[in-house]
Amino acid sequence: MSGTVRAGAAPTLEQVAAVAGLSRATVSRVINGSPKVTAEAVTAVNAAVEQLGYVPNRAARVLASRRTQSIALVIPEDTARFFADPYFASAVQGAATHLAGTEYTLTLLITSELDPAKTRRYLRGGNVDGALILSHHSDDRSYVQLGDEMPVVFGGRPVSDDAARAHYVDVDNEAVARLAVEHLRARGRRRIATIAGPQTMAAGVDRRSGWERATAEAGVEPGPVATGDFTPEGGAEAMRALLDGGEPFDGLFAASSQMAHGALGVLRERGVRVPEHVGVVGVDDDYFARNATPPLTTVRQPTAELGARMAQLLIARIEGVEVPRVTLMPIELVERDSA
Amino acid sequence: MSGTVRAGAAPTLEQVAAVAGLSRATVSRVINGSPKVTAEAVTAVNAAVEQLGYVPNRAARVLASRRTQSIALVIPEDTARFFADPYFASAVQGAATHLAGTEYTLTLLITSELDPAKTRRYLRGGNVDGALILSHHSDDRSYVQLGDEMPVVFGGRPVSDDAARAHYVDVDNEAVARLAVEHLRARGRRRIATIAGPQTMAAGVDRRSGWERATAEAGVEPGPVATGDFTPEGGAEAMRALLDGGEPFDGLFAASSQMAHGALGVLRERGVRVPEHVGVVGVDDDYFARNATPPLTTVRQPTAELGARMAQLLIARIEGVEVPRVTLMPIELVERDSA
DNA sequence: ATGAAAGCGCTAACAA
DNA sequence: TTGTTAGCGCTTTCAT
Repeated sequence: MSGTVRAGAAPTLEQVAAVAGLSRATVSRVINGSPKVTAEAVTAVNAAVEQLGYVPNRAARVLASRRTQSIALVIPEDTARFFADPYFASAVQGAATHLAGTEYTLTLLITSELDPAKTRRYLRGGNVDGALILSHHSDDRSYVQLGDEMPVVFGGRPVSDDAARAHYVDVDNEAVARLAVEHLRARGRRRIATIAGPQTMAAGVDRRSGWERATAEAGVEPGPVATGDFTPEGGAEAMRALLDGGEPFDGLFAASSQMAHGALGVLRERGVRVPEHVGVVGVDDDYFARNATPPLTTVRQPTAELGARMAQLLIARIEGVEVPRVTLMPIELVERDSA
Repeated sequence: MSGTVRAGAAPTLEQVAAVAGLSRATVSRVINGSPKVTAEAVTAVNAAVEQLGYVPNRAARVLASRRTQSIALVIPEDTARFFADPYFASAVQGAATHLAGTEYTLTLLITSELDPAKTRRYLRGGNVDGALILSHHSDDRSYVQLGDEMPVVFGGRPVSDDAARAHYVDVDNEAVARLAVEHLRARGRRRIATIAGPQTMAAGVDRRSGWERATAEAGVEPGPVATGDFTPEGGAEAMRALLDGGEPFDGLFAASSQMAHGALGVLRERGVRVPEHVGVVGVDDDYFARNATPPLTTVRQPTAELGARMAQLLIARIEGVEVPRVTLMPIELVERDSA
């Protein structure tokens, strides 16, 4: 069956039309699954396509139809940390996998701090039908605004003050904290400290306020607070600050399992036993949670599903379907040995 | 300065030309940085571009120039494992970061096992100028062949038998094993076992053969062999097999730090002390190595740089520059406490 | 249901 | 150096 395809010369619609004995218009209709074609036409076109090894030229299609069939995944500059974080890796994975089952293509866009306009220029240049934004930072304002020009879906609630009109997928981060605090409370902890996440991110802010509210409601004392950056190292440092601060506590809510992991290391060094002396609950059921010593009791959020849902919602919006502005994914407590 | 830009109507080259008082051709030249334009023309065009907020339409450009300015990053189906592996995450990061500094765009392509032809169709459909292949599996033959049609650069030596013509970036994996074995030898180990990687991947095969050769050359006895799949769980299982096999050994070369991490857990459970009873050396200086107990002595390979180099070489090839078919990155031993 | 024809926005000869 | 003129390969009215 080779020899019919001339190497180097991609067959065009026109050639398919010639072989099928039809016009380009009809061939185009068949290829795009239009209902207004006869069965014979479909058969003839498919045969010709097969014979020639025809593949539509995407650029031509985009140019003519004004739809790009591709969506951007915008990720923060600090890619090293980004990919090291199982939350993001998993969300990307979910989105990519979902998209693999569609006609859409994923373009990875790293926001460049050297040329911050570059990303927006690309986005606004009609290169993509929509964008998925996975945000680390608090400077998501320009992306929220981007949402006025094209469909955009955020992973994690954006924090800029005009975020009230943004579409996003997230979990209820206050509920996450509450689940953790209630578990510690049920285990008899009376004074619950927290290692909070960056207060420039919704997850950081909401988990902290959730902890505050939940301790108040449960009638337990809020213990000391330290803030980390969601990394193991940041968690370790925060743990030292907590210990050195001298305020007592018998429970700890760490806003990420990475931070919990780092914190557990410090606790071990200092001879504080977990869960005997301090009960620890983290967030995210990832590698860090499973392989902590002791294995971490944690609040699980479905990160891959969250990524997939982002993609699904974005496509719906691109195709003109109305979707809820806010989508919250379910959470659950995974009990292990740390609390 | 707003009001000059009509929302929804992307300005075209033609409009820029009108405002600048020049032809489309000249405007095109200015925009593409042609040297054959007067300074006045450049000034006029830039002003018009600024005023209109003009952004070139990529599809039109691709269609007319037959260059897509985008490259594909092909990653294996099993994205969950892929992104969980710091090696891949880091290589992707390196490539993406390098590309962010160029005019090229990265399109993420998940190979679908439901429709394996889909990926090739996309690749061959003139959608990208070249491809970066990060391979898990041994079935890289079709991608090696793809290299006959467009520039392709592999991350990690491909293993299919026609791989001899493929361009790739890797480390010398035999040397990796040798470095590990020599270190163990220098530390007085006399019988060195190995947890090998999958024998369907070059890294698995070469690190195993390197271990064989190095033990022979060093005059130490090769200890027992077990094979894992590069994951912590696989490493743990292999470790059990090694221990249960009953053959003695006082040194262990694990072909990845993930496997070493899992193995160390089993050793601890079984009361085998590291490094007192067994010295352990792994590969990859990642989170798993740094946070193992005890911290892992390991052979470092520069994964992010490897990814960046892949991108750099691919672009060179796309632009017609000859580059070496094989690029080997440097390795080094990072000494910690496990050996 | 099908075809003819007119672009989509840009680049690239070729002339001037 | 600049402009003119053809397309790039496809979709999409509008007729038929």
